[in-house]
Amino acid sequence: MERSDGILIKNIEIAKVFDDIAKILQIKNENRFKIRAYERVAVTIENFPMEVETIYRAGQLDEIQGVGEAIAKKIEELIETGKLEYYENLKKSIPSGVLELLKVSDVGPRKAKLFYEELGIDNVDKLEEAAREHKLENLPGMGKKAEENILRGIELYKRREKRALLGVALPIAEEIIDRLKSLKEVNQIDIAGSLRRRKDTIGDIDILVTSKKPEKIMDKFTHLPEVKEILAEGLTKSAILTRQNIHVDLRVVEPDSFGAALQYFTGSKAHNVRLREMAVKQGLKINEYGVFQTKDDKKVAGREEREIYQKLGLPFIMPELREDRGEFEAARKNQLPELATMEDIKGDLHIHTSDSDGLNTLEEIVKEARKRGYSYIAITDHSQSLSIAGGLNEKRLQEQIEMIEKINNSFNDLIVLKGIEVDIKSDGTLDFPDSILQKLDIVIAAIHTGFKQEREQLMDRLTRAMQNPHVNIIAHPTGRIIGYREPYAVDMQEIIRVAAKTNTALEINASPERMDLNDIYVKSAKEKGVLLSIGTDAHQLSSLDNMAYGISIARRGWLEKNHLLNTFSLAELRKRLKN
DNA sequence: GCCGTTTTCGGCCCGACTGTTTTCAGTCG
Repeated sequence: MERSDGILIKNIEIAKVFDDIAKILQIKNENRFKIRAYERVAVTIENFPMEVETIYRAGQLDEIQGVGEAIAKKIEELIETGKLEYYENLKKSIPSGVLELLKVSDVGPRKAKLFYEELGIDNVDKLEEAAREHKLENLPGMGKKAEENILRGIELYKRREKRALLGVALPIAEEIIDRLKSLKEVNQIDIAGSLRRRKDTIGDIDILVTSKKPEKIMDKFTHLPEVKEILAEGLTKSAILTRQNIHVDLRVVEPDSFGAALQYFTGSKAHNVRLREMAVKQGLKINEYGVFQTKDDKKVAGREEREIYQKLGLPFIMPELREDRGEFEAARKNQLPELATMEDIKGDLHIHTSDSDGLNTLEEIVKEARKRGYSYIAITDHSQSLSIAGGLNEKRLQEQIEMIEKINNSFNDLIVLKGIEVDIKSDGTLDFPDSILQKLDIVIAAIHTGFKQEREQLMDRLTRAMQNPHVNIIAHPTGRIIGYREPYAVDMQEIIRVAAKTNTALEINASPERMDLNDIYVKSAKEKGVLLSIGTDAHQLSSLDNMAYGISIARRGWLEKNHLLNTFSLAELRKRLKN
């Protein structure tokens, strides 16, 4: 049966099948390289910018990295029948609850197998019961300590919070770093991990320090006001849980290895594996202490992160690019992008005022924008049909336009652009006629209702909006709210094609819970020649700060300055906007 | 199971820590 979005099977579902296969094969103690092949292809497919099903229909499965003959056949079977016999058979031998056991820290494939085969444990609850009744400690390879650790692992598993938003984790990390920096014993300090790569969600915060007096650092760290619980305290590594239930690791490393450690702990895992494979081919070995010559184990780099790449003949690769999404190929050809920065941003193109559902007045926003040194901002309140958000009707919009013109006459360091976030209504029409839209400098169109519609209908609404000669930008194009709402069932590659054809920009909505478009689609859009526009969608002054998160997505999507609408001068911006 | 500036066959990233072991397996990042 065809699904509402027209795609029979989504990438994430295919990825899950291969990931499960890898886990089951692990438990069955299969060849570890075979397991890695499945793991790798699962990650690739989960991050793939196009629907794998579309690739399959085009007969180009073999162009996906890590898909060979066997996996291609399995993808075909999944798409054509909705099932995979190989997978179904594997699942019969290992119940899915046993896979769940792997999520408990200190339980890996060998122990999961042991518990299942010896005690029939096939879910986490049974594991907890068995541990409490001390049934685990007498199993081969187990003991009292191991049993205690598993109980602790179950406890952590049960209250594990979802991944934290970048917008939540980054301020906490910066606060902690500021506090630690106040210690004179701290020499170098930096964020590592997915937070340094600026992923839109973060599993835990990793911080690296060099110091001659680690005990001082660790003492301060474990007694920070943010700490709810100390999870581990040692001289090289400590871990805490913050009051927001975010796990923070702090590591102290030698100055001579700081660069190597930073590289290593920044990841991503896929990036590091590729890097190390390349090193081996060049007679080098990379670990978290440095780069070593294989022949005599002589250390040739480690202090500076830049050296690690240098020794492999590569230019420095920015943390945001380290996802094994083509950065090595680009680096070899010296074609890495010169990533956009906050300094390139000339203005914010998506802001709400108290005329609709914002908290601050137009005047307050203008004052704040001037303080930030912006050259322009766009005021884009909601339109009339979004009455719950105080959407503007024609009369109130006209009043706002007049107000903006008055403000623009009162100073000359900032221009306020007259705009609207016009609703794309359920039937696909816009909430204002062209006669009104044409009075505005900038028109953002967005879907706020009917986002559970069928794919075809949603595509029609967005396509028609982009075809309107006055619509400049599509706001939050997929509509996702991280952790709460799935993206609309749209074909983003098709949206990108239409955007290119109609010269419509796509928004990078910088609100931390949206982060929409995401990095993968941003990269696709760039490759198709579509301009992106970072908008904070601010409903209050403090949210103007979210621009930095928008820049994070832009950088993760390989954008340079000239791929972003709001890096242009006002004159250039006006030229780029269709109308 | 995949893949090719060593290879169409023989490789496939690296090290720390822990606990259970008398030399190492399992787990993790």
